[in-house]
Amino acid sequence: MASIKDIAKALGLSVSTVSLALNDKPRVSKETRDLVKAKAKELKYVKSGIAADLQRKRTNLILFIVNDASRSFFSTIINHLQRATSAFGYDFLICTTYGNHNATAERFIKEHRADAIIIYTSTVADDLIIENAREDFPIVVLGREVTGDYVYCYNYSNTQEPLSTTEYMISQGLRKIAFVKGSSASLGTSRTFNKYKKSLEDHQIPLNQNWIFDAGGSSYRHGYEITEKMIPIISEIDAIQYSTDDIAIGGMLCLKEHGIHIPEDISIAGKGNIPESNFISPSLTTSGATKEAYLFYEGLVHYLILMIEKSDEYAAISMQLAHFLSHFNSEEQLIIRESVKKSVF
Amino acid sequence: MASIKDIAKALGLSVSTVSLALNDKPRVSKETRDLVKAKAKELKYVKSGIAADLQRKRTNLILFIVNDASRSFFSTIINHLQRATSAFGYDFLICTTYGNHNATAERFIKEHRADAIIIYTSTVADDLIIENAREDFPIVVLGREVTGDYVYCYNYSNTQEPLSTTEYMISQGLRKIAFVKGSSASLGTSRTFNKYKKSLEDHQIPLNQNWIFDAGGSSYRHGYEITEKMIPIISEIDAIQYSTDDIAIGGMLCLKEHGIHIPEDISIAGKGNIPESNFISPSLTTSGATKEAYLFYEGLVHYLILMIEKSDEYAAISMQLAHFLSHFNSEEQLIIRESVKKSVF
DNA sequence: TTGAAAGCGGTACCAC
DNA sequence: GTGGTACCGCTTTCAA
Repeated sequence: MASIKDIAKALGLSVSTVSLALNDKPRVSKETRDLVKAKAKELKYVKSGIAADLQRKRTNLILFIVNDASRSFFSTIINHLQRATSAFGYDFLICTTYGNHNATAERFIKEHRADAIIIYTSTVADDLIIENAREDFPIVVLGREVTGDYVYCYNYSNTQEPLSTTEYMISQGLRKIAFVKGSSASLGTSRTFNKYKKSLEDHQIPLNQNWIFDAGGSSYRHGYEITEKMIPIISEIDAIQYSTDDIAIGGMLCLKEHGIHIPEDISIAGKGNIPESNFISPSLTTSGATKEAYLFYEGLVHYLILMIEKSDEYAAISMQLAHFLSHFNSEEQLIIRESVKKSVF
Repeated sequence: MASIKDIAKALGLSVSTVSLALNDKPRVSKETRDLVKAKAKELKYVKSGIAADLQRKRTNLILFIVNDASRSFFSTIINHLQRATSAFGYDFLICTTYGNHNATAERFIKEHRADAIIIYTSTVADDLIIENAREDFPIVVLGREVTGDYVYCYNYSNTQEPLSTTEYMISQGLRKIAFVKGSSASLGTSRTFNKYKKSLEDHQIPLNQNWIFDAGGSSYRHGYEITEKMIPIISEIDAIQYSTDDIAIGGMLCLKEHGIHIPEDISIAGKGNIPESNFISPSLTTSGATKEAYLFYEGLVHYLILMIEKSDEYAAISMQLAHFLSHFNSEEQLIIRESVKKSVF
């Protein structure tokens, strides 16, 4: 493999000149620059990004770790993050831990193979995060609570939701409402669960522990499987509040396969308003963000990059950014569709 | 940041000993190893993966470049690739080019920031691929045709499909069948299109150019948007053959929103058998692979790694592997569901 | 405008 | 079993 040394040697130049020329630094004359580039092409030179990284002590990379990149929920976030990182000239890569494959995630965290890491999965252990976060290696954790130096944890709350899906179901005369938790470690699940409990409480409906289920995960499959287990008690209940749309959709498929009609036999509500919730039939009553969440992700990436680069701007606006991020609120909206039986009154 | 030099100095050892100890090489005594590790922890030492990469001239990384990781089609492939790379002790990362963000993909290709690259998108230019593939930097291209040294291009053909979805629709008495192309650069689209044309031909049905549409992409949205444009001519036709399930599902939503009933008013067929095709209502008639495609992806990763490592095994079995890969055939099966109107005869 | 040289933080060879 | 040291390929300061 040809290196800048080879180019330098072939041209009787020094490596520094070659380096400067290749990087279009103004200090080399146009002639030598052209000469160098021609030789580089001739020798099939390829730059070693790694060597450059080592010297510059910067990878230019922000890594996003997630369990399953195919979930619509994450694909939106990925788009936002990518747009933002790319706007700042940084690289953006995704690391998936689906199926317990966390070796890569671990190695990238342990060996500082990125400038910053954003984690949105519970599959990466708290310890690993806390022990590896540094001033020059900030780790952002979303969707769960992790406390440590240089770990930045944001879980913007959805306090502005006017009416929860559970409340809506109650308003439609449904009272025996089961709850299905997704990944139990996730904050999203516990939030929806809290709202569920609060809605019951507000309407003096006692909580029935036998109607609380745990899907153990957030994919269609998890929803399908837990719902299968619920079949024996389906006739006892009026409705199911799933903690996310994904598991709700899996659950609906299961119910359909068992000849149970939605919403005639049972009402279903989800949470998140993922695109699929509108595609399926019956379409899913759910709730979701209205305010553009991209503002949050843009701010987050901006904050990280200012931090990494220790820029002057950082000192100036980091406080505001930090405040913006921790107080970010996504207004949520109830989205009434077909999966909840409408009251006849 | 503490480095091995700092540990060596603090302990009065040499860097080589420290390095060996940290990597659990047998040549250091257990005592010094423990000593070194304790000191490492004390100094909050973190290994620089990049420095190690530079010296070892290997990144241990296989990068998968795709436009949109959220498409079910790719998520299956991603799972297969990840399982395989992880089994070989390699890291696996995903680079997304969605929304024309190909800076990262370019940099990783140009600067050899991985040991091998697998590309399944048309958003990366042929030239870039051809110019950068090397013996020690193989590039695999899927889903399209690129020829060059050290670029390995596989597009396993689905020759064994017994009956195309288009043919099935014809068999149900439908004759006025429109076709919607997805990403027009993709081989998948052109294959489905060829089958569509052949099926019409076989049944002496003339091809109507006004019924051929191009969605310009492969997402739900693309399917939705092109179908919206087709609304004025919907009454002229019996059926729509979409080139992929994704756009078919987007199209179905659009039709539903316009009060057009499936399959009463129009029949729909897709291609690919993605999980969602079974969830939606009416469920989508499509065709998909039956033979386990993971065999292909496992073989592919194995091949790449043998190549990268220039192992002896490589010489021995590379021919067979290459043959296996280029002759891999995924048997396809017609999956009849609800979206095509059944013949009353 | 160009060159010399000092590293970045490891690995691995060779000597002891 | 441990130490000395030459790199890996690039960036960057300093000197010419």
